[in-house]
Amino acid sequence: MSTMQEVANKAGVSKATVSRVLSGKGYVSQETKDQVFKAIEEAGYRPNLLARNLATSKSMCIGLVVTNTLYNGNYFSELISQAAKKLDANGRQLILVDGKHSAEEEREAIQFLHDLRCDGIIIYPRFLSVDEMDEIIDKYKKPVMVVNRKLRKHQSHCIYCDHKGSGFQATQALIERGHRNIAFITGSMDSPTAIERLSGYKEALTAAGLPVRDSLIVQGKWSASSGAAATETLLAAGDSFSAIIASNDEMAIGAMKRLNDAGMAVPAQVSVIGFDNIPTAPFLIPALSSVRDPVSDMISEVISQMISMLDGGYLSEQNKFSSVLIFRDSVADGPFSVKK
Amino acid sequence: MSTMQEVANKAGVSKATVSRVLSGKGYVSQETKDQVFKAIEEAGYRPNLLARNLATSKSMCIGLVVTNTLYNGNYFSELISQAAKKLDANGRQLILVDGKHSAEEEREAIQFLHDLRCDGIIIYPRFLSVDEMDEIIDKYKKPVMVVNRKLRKHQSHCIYCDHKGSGFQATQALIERGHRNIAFITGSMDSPTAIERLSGYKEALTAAGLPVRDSLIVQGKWSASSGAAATETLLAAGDSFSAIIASNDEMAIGAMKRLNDAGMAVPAQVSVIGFDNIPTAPFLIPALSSVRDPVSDMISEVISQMISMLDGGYLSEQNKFSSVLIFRDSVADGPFSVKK
DNA sequence: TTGTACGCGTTATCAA
DNA sequence: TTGATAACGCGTACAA
Repeated sequence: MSTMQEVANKAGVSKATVSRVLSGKGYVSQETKDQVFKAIEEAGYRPNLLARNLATSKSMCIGLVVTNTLYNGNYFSELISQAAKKLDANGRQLILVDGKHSAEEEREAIQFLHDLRCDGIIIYPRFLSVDEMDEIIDKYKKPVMVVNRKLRKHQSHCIYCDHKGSGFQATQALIERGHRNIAFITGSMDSPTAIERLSGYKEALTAAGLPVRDSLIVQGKWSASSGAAATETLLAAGDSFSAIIASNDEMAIGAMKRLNDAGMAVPAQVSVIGFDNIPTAPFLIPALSSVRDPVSDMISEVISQMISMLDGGYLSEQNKFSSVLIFRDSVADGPFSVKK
Repeated sequence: MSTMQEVANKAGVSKATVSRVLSGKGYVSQETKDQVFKAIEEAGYRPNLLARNLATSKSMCIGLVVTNTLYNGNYFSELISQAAKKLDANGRQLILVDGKHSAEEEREAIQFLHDLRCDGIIIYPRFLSVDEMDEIIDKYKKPVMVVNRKLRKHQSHCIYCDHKGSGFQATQALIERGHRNIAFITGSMDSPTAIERLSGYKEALTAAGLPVRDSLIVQGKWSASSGAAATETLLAAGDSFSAIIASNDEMAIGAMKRLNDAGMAVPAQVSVIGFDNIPTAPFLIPALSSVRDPVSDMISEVISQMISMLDGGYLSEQNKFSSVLIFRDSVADGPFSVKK
């Protein structure tokens, strides 16, 4: 763990000169440059980033807060993968901090990133309210941006997806195809995303002059098995339906499984639409339609804007992303089935 | 961004006293304690972790290097989720750094973590050789541990899984059930895990006096679609087989899909075994057997040992984890199929 | 029980 | 072109 001072001694110069050589700023003769590089090599010197960051109040790190309830499967890995790739291309590092499972812990995670003097903080919130996030943005001097929420005050500090519109779109597509009795399996209702998708569903029904029937709305917990259980509840209730919209693909998969077990033909008798469009699902079940959530686009955009801010640029106002409904009911190669 | 000095002024004490109050070390009268807390509150003071870490040469952070080729799906999210949870329980933070796609970049990632003065570094290597990792462990003063590789020299600094044994086990199980022609779909052969699983397969065949036939070994790329393509190749080659072992579940899923499309009955005509035991797969396809890879156990153990080292403990020598074959061929509720 | 003074390893501002 | 030297914000022996 040699220090800059040791390198300076070895090279017979002052540490100021070593610093100049390393940073490339200021004039240094080629001769001493060579000596310094040689000394660095010999000493196996490595700059201490803590000291550097302290002195410069920069860190080349961006912090990302994600609640660990999201730490499951493709959605999360796509998020992280995209974030790391994008930041790396800009020579910065990603620091991932767990927002755990409460607003208080999300606050702490943000605070930690701030205390570490990250250059910027990105929040994928789960429990914090939009109003509090607006306050947080005011509170911190360093740039803070929010993914997957529309803020009230700092509209240019957030990137969001129109989940309500997605719910509307999916429902409308089914109505246009002649469905009149459409069930909805929602995810946990403490998730704003779940609330918005459900409200889009209700609005589309109302807009089409169809009734919103509570007996056709069941709650799941985002997992495949909970989707199956929710479908069980729907079947047990006895109300007929010709389509199910599930608030994510996992639950949609569970729903299709349960329908299949109950002898219901998909999509001939029942259409199913999920959300997120995870890759393996349509491979297995070509009949599963899905609304693609633009996670990777959003995270990519939020990082671009963060970098632009840090480099002295300004923020875009174009922050609303839309989902794309991928309708697969009519695909040619048919659903997956395994012969016994 | 008030500093400790400002708090000290406001409270009418020295910054040493403020430091004592914050750390809880040393004697401070209740009276001044109250004053200090009040001043901290008023100033909205937050300690600068860079300065603290620099002064103490501790960071309460553990770095994790993972190559982004792993950033896909369940395996990765389980890894991160487990790591974050475990570290958090110990009051430490996880710093995730991308090892990208070469040995050089893996080296840089480790170097970066070191330069940041992380308390410890965990590597889930993809390109670095075990010999180089042994050197790396010698090179750094701070604890470095390796997941998913058996090191030669520093055996107590690694946690690994017996992938060769897993491959052997899966193959043997099929042989015991009467299979004689077993195909193998391997993942990318630049992955040691892939190499080991394949070699276990070969060894089991040999041990049972069965020939290793190259025409029954096909290479995929870990994805479901590549598994389907590999199966296509097997079918086209025309050699008969009654079982397929795929080096991960995704490829196994692809294989089953392709078999199904080709009108082959699973498991009646062909048995399929995958690796990793991802949750959604058996839910969809009860007939898919899988060898559970103990990722979460391994990462959990490596963090336990890291923490134990940091807290002055010593390392365990019991570092080999075994996989568990979950054989589902005979399950009662049958494979997934969707009626048209 | 409290304060002084120095060190941690850099960067940055002056002079020289 | 180079070298002192003062920050950066905190921890901590050592004194008081």
